[in-house]
Amino acid sequence: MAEKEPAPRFQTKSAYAASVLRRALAEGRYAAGERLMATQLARDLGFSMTPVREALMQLANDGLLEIAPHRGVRVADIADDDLVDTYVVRAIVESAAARLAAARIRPEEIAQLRRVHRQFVDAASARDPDVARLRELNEEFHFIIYAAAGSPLLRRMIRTAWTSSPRDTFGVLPLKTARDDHGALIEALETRDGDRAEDVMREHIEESAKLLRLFKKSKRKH
Amino acid sequence: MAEKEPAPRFQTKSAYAASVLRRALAEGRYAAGERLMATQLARDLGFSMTPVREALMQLANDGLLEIAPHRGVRVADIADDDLVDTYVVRAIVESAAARLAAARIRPEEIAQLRRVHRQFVDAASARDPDVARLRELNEEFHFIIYAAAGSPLLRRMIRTAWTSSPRDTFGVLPLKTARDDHGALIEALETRDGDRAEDVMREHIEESAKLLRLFKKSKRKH
DNA sequence: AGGTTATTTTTTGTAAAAAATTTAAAATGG
DNA sequence: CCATTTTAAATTTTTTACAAAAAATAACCT
Repeated sequence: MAEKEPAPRFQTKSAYAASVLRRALAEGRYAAGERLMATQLARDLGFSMTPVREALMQLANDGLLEIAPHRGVRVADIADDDLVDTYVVRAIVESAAARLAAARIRPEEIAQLRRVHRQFVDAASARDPDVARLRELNEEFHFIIYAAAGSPLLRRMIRTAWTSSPRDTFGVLPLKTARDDHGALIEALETRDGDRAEDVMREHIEESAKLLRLFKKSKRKH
Repeated sequence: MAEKEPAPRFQTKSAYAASVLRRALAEGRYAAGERLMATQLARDLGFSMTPVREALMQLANDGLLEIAPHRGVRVADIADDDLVDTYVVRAIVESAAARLAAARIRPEEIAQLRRVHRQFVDAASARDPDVARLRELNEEFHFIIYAAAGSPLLRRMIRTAWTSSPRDTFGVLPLKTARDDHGALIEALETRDGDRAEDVMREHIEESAKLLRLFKKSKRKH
């Protein structure tokens, strides 16, 4: 462990601990199925058990950890199959959200979408693209749509899907494709074409899944 | 408060506290937006803060409560609109799960489905039907299908949708309709007819939503 | 070896201190 | 004098440190 992060800007130690753990998981620092001991983590972070415990519960809620009563917490075993599964589910819920959004989206949300899209395009066309920023903009873009769908529950589910994958998979889709898809999405939403919005979103995600599968396969051969 | 429940059969106090709170919410004992004080709840239950706190986190994760850092926890304001929303979302995810299940379900799962269905039919045709048992059987039936869909994430989402409604709404659908729908579902799954399974499931849920809307409307007039 | 009883380790729960927020009261300035 | 800001008090949440309970591990004894 031994994070040297400044540790401020977090409102609670639980939140900070959760963020540290989430990052550690994303970086694959723990093996699948590995047992995490709250007492140990607390010692590493210099906190007492309670905030660490709460952080563990949060991540367990996200499906990143599994916690058995009196028996401790283990890193969830998310196989490659499950990663593909994530995309299957995302295609289902996010395309449905896009369809709903087409019916309900308001002009100011369209404007917001355009603004973020423009920033994305600018950032993507830079000489040395800032991947972290692109990821943020991409997320913002998507969630403007999901908020516009007007279903808090569906939005929450999509958030679950986005956080349920420990490994960061942004960037499998070529920037150009992402850009074009986002443009098509805006157009479909603006013309209130629910069918098209749904289709574009589904293909946008399935394309990512396909590329990810290829990527995984090529890595497995090695 | 002052639950007189024996309190056993729970592995941890957190779990017990969560169960008590969940029931209290289901019974509408707290107003929407009302503030819940952990210290107060702890006193009422005779527990210390930690288990109560953990219970609150669980329910917040289910969307039943909203918790703001350093500012306490409030009962989520789930309006009637949101209840309808629940059904919209359920129709989306559960019909998708039914389609997936049709492609992957195994013979023993079909057999299991038939077994539960038979129990449901028996219980439903009793002189004085046991509603609690029917609810359990209904849930079991549905989740056999969602498990058969082979997507842990989708299954988890559906579980979220089922627990995200504080008020219990089982029973709006006439027993006869439920029975017929379940029969049609088994048939569609057995013949691997994904389209049909999806349609039946969607209509099964949308029918509930429609009746619930009528029910709500009639109650509002009064 | 097999099984039972200690020992140790880890999780869970308690009580109270610390930090933050809200509420109330006092002070300040127009 | 009233409104606004400051200061202080009281709640409430968050964290700590430690005790109790449960499970895992080691030791022991036929």
